Amino acid sequence: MLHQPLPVTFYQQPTQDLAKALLGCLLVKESPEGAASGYIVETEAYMGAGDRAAHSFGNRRTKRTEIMFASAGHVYTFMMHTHTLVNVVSGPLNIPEAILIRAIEPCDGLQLIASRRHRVKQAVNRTNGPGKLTEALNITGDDYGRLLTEAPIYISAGFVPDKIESGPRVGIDNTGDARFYPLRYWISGNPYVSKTRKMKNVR
DNA sequence: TAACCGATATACT
DNA sequence: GTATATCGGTTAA
Repeated sequence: MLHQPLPVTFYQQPTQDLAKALLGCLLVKESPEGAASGYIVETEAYMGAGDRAAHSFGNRRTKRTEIMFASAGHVYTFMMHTHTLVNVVSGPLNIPEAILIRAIEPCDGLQLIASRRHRVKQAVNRTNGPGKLTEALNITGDDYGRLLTEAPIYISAGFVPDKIESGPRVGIDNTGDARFYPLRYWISGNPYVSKTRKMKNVR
């Protein structure tokens, strides 16, 4: 394997700590065409049953959210319009918490990433959003429920960020006070961090 | 920066 | 059958 996956114990820490610990780590996806990877530079925590913005609010358990109730270290993918988004399942068994990976900085497989996202001219715009990085790394619904400790999709140690910032999450307007929780984390100054789409999200 | 729209799985009635 | 969503790209100003 190109990189050494982190052990499952890495995921067994409080969700907000894990969200910060994931920053700087390397997300790797192997595919028939080759491996592609990128450093995680932005994450968002979703705090399960008590979080209005989480799919698992109120312990809502459906076929889609089922994997959030699994133990930490599983992959939760779901479709949003034409895009796939990817989360890392966090929290102990039956505690449906998760961390959305919002942006990465490309590392391996630059050619693959470029060809998968060839319509986008600027390199920085190829992986600076949750739906973009999944297309760049070829993460799909097939990855739903997989473990992040083994191929073809896993996370390895990367670098330690200089500085981490936090703020309100993105894209969750009609969910009551949950939208103000500072559960979004990013590496300060990194050019691949996604821009907030609307000023009202910043408040 | 704002507005608009694409094009789809999933949940709910 | 209908509503809605952890979004992205394009257009226009």
